[in-house]
Amino acid sequence: MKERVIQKDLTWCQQCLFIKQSALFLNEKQISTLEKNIYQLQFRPGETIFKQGDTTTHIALLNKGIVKFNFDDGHNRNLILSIVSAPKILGGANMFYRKRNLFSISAIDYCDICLIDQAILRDLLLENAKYTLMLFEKAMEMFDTAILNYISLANKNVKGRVADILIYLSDNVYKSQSFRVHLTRKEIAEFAGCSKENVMHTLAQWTRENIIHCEGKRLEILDMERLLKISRIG
Amino acid sequence: MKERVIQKDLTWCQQCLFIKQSALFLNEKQISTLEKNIYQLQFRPGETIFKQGDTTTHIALLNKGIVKFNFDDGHNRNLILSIVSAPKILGGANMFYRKRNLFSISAIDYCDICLIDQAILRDLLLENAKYTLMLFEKAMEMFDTAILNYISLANKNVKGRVADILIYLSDNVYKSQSFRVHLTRKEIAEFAGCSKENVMHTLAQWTRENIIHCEGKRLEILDMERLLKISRIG
DNA sequence: CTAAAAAGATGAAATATTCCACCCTTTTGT
DNA sequence: ACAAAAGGGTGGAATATTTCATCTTTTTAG
Repeated sequence: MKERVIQKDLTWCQQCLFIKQSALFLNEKQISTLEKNIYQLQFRPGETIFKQGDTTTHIALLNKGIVKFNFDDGHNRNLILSIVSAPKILGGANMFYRKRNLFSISAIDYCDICLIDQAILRDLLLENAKYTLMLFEKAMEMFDTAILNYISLANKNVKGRVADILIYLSDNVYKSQSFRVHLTRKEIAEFAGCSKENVMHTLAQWTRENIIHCEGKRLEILDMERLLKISRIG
Repeated sequence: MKERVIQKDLTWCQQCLFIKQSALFLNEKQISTLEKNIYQLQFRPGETIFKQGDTTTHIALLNKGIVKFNFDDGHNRNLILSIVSAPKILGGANMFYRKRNLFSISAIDYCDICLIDQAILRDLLLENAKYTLMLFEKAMEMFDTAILNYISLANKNVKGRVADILIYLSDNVYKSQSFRVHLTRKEIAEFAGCSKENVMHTLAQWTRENIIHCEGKRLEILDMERLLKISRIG
């Protein structure tokens, strides 16, 4: 594990979406408590933010970068549950009651993250029900994405699932039809729940058919209509 | 849709787990508000409790019975996300902010259900942060099950998935190794994310191998060890 | 009660997917 | 700079899964 760079000043935090949103609900003293108990860290691609099986004492706020949620079944097989980009609250499920992490969260791009002590946040939540509801909503947003992922996985064939992933990355992560994928082919396969060869055959076929242009990490969606159709019939 | 039987008395509610748990957090006036705004309904197998796409104004408390969460993709394909038995809070994701239901919830056995108006509950939540946290935890319990389902679906073959479903039904729904399945073979397939024929071949094979005894709706797990092994290597 | 519809069941052909063997290129560690 | 490891890429054999055709039994609706 490479060394983490710890920032001492609060520059990020004053721009941090979480603090800004919190400011709408909390008083000055509460905001000050929050700011005093916030740690700032940077992660490099590949570094683990939360580790599967650990008990976490902090909530993480992803202010910049891209992370993957992945589950390791203990024997060779690895599974990517989700890919999300900033700004997001990570560890929402652990927000209120402490328990072992069901999966790991690791950086796949350079990430700026603020960590808040769970116990401190819990105290603030107990003082302010409106604030709790707001955070609950944020945490629940992830739930919908998870369900839609599940649906894609459960009732589509591999081509439909890979199409869904490309569309998801384009719409939600990179917000462009042309991007440099931070995932390896193996990771795309772990996200799609299929073999790496199947992903490559699929990408190669779509490149031949001019649906995408794909060369190494560089990926461009040329024909979104057809990709959407593949997703629909998949 | 068959007619719902509406109960006028509060007999169930006074035994209702939800009210009992709420009583630990709320004062007499608040409990009284809750009791005044609670509806009691019975559902028969096949009846829809929440419909996909509807905007729901109520939270449902499943006090007795078994329900399925299912998603209809609009064209022939149907998918079961989960099967749960009482006692459970249904519609937890809708608890705090109103939006369209992502999936339907329907009874697969006779169900006793209490409905609480979302707006009333929201007011109570705003008065009591501790109560909100308790309900949040309850709602989040479902999240873990959903993730474990997802993992099973994503990195196991059909036999592993069907084994997981039998183990899940045995451990969490029927709490016995011998039970009358409320799901049709088609529904088991929709839960496992595979074809109905595949489920039947699998069950037939396991019956030949004395892993299970399966005759129509009656199902008995004879060799849990082997089923667990199939789940592991799946 | 009876006909129709749905569910349970099975085998074989068609298709989708993985696994394996191989090669080349890029990245990583020393 | 160099060797080793990881990633990208491809084709074919082996395997898993679905689709289809067919039949029997059970449930449902009139």
